[in-house]
Amino acid sequence: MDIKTLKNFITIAENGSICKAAKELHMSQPPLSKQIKLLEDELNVQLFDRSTRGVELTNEGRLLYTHATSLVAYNDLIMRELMDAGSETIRLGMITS
Amino acid sequence: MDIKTLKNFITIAENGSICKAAKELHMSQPPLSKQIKLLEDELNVQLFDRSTRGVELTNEGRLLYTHATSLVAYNDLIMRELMDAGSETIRLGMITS
DNA sequence: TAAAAATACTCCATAGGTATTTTAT
DNA sequence: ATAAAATACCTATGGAGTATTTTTA
Repeated sequence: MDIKTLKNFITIAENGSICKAAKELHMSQPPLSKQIKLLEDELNVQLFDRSTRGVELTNEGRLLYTHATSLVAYNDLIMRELMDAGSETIRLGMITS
Repeated sequence: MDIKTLKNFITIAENGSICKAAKELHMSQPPLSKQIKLLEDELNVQLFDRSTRGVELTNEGRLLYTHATSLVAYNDLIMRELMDAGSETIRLGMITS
């Protein structure tokens, strides 16, 4: 379970469709389907109910969705904070040189 | 920046050594060195000061370490919660069948 | 029958390995 | 001389693509 997979999971949940999510993520549908299936296998949980109309979160899926959005938000916050720290260092380097 | 990389980063920080961390992680030293370098490039931040005695967190490294431990802890919590939910489902399935 | 997901492959990027070199103690 | 990190190179796993099939509304 890595952050990228969770972001993809969130996109699918919010689109109610693997197809639409794939478009939004600029990737093709089959690998995205497979990725979610692997996530379900890893967690031993069914995250979505599938139909030809799309996809719908299960109870476990809703549970993951809630946590996943928090985790991703926290991850992005850390990324931004660290990258800011990085550019500070660079900025400082430019001033002193 | 994915969870596995952060876990490796934490292990290095806590061992003060890429060598020792590699042993603890059951992997070889060079890929681990490279992985951390890539993380530093991605964040545009130097995370460790290197020497032949080992490795030491920089200020930015300490910042990441703090957040990384939280993020990883949260991640593991979610994993456990979801995997528990999964086995509950299975257990339920066994009872009702 | 149309739209979405699943399946079956193919390919390439990269994570991880081994061997070696560099560097500072 | 030794111990740790860096470099160079190789390999193999898996992430992503295309083509196709299945399914149900």
